[in-house]
Amino acid sequence: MWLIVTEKNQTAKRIAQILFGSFQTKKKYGVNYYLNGDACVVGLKGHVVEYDFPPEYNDWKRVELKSLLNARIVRVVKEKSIVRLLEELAKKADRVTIATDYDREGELIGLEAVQIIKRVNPDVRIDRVKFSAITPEEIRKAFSSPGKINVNLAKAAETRQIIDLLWGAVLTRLISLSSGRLGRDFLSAGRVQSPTLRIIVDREKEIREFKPEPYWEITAKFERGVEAKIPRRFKDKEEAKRVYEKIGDGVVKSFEEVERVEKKPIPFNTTEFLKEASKFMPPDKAMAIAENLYINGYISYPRTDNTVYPQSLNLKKLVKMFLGSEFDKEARIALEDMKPSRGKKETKDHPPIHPTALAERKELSKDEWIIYELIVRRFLATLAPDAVWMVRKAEIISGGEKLVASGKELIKSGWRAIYIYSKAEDVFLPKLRVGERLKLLSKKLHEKKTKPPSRYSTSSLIKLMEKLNLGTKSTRHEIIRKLYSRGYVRGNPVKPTETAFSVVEALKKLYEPITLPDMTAKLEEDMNKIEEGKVDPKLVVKESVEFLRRVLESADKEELSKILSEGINKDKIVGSCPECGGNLVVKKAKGRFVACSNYPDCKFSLPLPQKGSLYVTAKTCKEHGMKFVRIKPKKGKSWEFCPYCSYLSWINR
DNA sequence: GCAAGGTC
Repeated sequence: MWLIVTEKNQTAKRIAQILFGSFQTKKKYGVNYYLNGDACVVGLKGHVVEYDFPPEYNDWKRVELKSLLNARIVRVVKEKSIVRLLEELAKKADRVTIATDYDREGELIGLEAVQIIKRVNPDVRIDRVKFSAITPEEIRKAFSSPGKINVNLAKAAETRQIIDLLWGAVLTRLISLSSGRLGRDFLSAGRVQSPTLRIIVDREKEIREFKPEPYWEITAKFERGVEAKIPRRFKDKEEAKRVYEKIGDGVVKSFEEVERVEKKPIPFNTTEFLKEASKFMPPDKAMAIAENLYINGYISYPRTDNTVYPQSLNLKKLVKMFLGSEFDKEARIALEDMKPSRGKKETKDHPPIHPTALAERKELSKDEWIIYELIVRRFLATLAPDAVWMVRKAEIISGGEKLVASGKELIKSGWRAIYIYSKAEDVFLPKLRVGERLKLLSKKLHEKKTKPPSRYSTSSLIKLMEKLNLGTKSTRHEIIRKLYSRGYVRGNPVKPTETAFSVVEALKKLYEPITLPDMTAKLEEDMNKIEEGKVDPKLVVKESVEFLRRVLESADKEELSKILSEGINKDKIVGSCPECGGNLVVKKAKGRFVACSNYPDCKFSLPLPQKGSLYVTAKTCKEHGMKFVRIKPKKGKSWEFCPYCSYLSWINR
């Protein structure tokens, strides 16, 4: 039998379609595979095995950290049913073709499959095909000239796994142990999450250190609805006042009217998609929904870096699919032009995210429809005519000062009639004649303050991570979710907790590069060298181990625990004690409760629920100035309350 | 209970 192994089920099915035409769908252990006579295609689920330390290293408290550096690293099967099926099929095979994705991780996923197969069928003939799009031409071409697994490439990916595990596990355990944050509340560190966290913390520091400076602006309203302003900021109030006093009737010095083209948006890659979806929901939720739409055949593969439609994609056919549907009008606008926009990034593995089937509102849930509609509208917009604005600009002289007025009017909506997610508001400015006199109706002196830089949103973070080469299209949203679930950040825009400040500071003390994108850059270099066969993977791992050994040797445990507990304790402060003014903090003794930091001198305390994970929010109760406490039960929705209010209502029952 | 990377 000829066994073909792909990275995922969808690709397995597509390849069966292309190669076999007709085939039987079989299912065993809950895993699909596709059969045609003597040939069979089966899809994996990405990595079906992963690296870990042997079980005797599982006890964080007992295992000496240094011993992790010498530990054997073992492969653990993560997808038991797939591995079982793969073994069964492999036993019957006389030829195996690895058809995983054509990239570094894909090569390793392929090698993992080979190793599983060889255990049960050591002598089977194995080859590897490489394709960068799942189109009939590409697939047939790839299968007509199979090659071999690129072991160096796979080893590079494997080395990344080991290094990430070593650094991650050692630093995670080190900071968790020195802070006493163990079990469910452990603190974590890693090559990608820690630099991301540092970016958030650094921004918060900038905000805290920011000193607002006052400045003044002058605006004026003239007759005929002309609104103008002096195009500069006054730092000196007296000067601003002097200029303000002078402003009177104006004379039009210049007027221009030009058409300006506003280009249609570029096709969706994962990052662009998540940015736009963030108008409705957090990125991890948007990804989960996109994944689901993909599996059900409504949209193309949602994990892609590509922003250029490939030649092979029949765009017209896709647009015509929407004629007569809810998007009929939009499809017709797209058909007027049909010149696809293109972004800067062009890759060959997957096309940009686009709809693949027509869905009706009622077949999808509310959130699914939001995402589907977004993808449809974006797709149609990338093919529609550009929008055109009429832009007007005038300069007006008044009291010897130059004021400017501007207006804009959408004269051809083009893609804007389809992609309705950003506002296109007209700003009124009439046609003016040079030399025309305008009577002043009112004027205003505005006092303003310079603003600190703004916090990152989840989507701007994902964009920045992409720019810094931190994480991948498939993991960035997961990394951000991790920062939330560790209690490092809250809300959107993203605000770090005090614990996050401490963790970053502790990691900087231990080994600053782990808090910078440099670690990833260095790892990339090493992986390239491994791929080229220029360096032994073992040597690269050894280098990390030696580094970690030095980090552990020079780590000052006491200092570390001091730094960490500072932030952790600040996050526990609920408010000030109504009896003595001390800090009220969340404490754990027998159960948990709120108590005064001046205990035993002050015995004020408040009860807390005992179950579910707890944290102190940034929200303050208006009545008592105490912070709300949030409880997240294992099952069900989380809830928030002021501990003082809830106590009072309880005793007054 | 650790990481980050695949995929559902």
